[in-house]
Amino acid sequence: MDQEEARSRVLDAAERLFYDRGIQAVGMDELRTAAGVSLKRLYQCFPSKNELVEAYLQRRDARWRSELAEYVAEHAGAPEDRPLALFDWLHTWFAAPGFRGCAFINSFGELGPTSDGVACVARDHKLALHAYVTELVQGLKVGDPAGLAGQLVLLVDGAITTAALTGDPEAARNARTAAATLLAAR
Amino acid sequence: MDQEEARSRVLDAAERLFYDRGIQAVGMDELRTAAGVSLKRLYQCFPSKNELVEAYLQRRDARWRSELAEYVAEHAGAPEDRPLALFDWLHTWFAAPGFRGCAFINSFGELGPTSDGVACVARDHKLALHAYVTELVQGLKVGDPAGLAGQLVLLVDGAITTAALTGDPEAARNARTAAATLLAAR
DNA sequence: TAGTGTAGAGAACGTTCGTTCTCGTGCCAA
DNA sequence: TTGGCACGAGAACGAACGTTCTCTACACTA
Repeated sequence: MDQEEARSRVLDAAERLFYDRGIQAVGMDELRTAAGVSLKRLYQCFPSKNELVEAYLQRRDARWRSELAEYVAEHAGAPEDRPLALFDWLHTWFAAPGFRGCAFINSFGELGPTSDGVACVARDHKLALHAYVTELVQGLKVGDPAGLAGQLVLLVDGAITTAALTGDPEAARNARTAAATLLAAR
Repeated sequence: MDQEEARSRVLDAAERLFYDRGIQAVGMDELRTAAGVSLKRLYQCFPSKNELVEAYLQRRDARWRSELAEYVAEHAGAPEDRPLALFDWLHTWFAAPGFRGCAFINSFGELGPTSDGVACVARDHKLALHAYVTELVQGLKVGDPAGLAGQLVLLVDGAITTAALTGDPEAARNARTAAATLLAAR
């Protein structure tokens, strides 16, 4: 087995297990079994659990945002529909099996005070999301794109945590309605 | 020392330590030292760490909501100011030293998949918040109070997580502005 | 005063976990 | 063929943690 393939198998297993059950609830041994690599190999790819955790979060960040952007690009026709398409995507995500909230908020709650790396990745993820939404809003002629984007991101984060806690995907619909109101009042 | 006082000293220490550093990062031994009670006493009050965690969350829920309600009752004159006062309170909370986000979201991220009790307390906290905001909104004549309250709660949760991740209390101001827009458009 | 129960301090126990070490096996170059 | 090398499997190690046990001191009662 290639080193590169081992690495991606470990990251796949990490993403599945860490996201499902929390980071501290998953041991390196279980991870090794799930990934189907040897412990030696695992530590060759990631010299410590901390580095694996950060790599997991970074890869998830990239994939999450690219999936979101892809959906919005595909499903939104007019520029003014694009921010709302974001909330449609949220709904499909919330309703997907295994949804358990935002990996970054969860990790931050679990390890934020202990690990600067985790706190940093989580913060960067939210900043990148804000930048993306600002981009979406910039097309519409609005006085303060970053401000409006900030408000929309609040709705996004609120919807994610509400859906995670209650298990009800309808939080996305609620957020979409609120977002439409904010956009109409701009 | 009274049993009742031991209990409250343990809960005080638990609230401080669990909230600051996460639940799994704090051991029973450190808790005992911080509370100034013996290990035997600690286990007399709370037969297991799980029960202590749930008691901590329940007490924090009660206090958090009563402090919020007290602030709103004091600082809001007209009924239509009351939902906005909520966001003013958030700002003072975010700016307070030691703010580290929502204890329930954090605990849910850390222990939600493992402990049904924690997941339940977190869910109940959010439901109670929603009920309270619905009450606030009910005074204004609006078609769907629960729906509008749901949207406002999204802003609340979004603001809390954003403030926690970025460390910037301004998220409360942003949320307040958005809330005002939603209220004006009702 | 002798006896009894209770509490505090902390040692001890069993488990889990991150990380490292050992051993046996197969592969490749000289 | 042979010597070394890399790898997989899993044992081993040291630390941390939740929980229980032991020992000592002291208060209270008959």
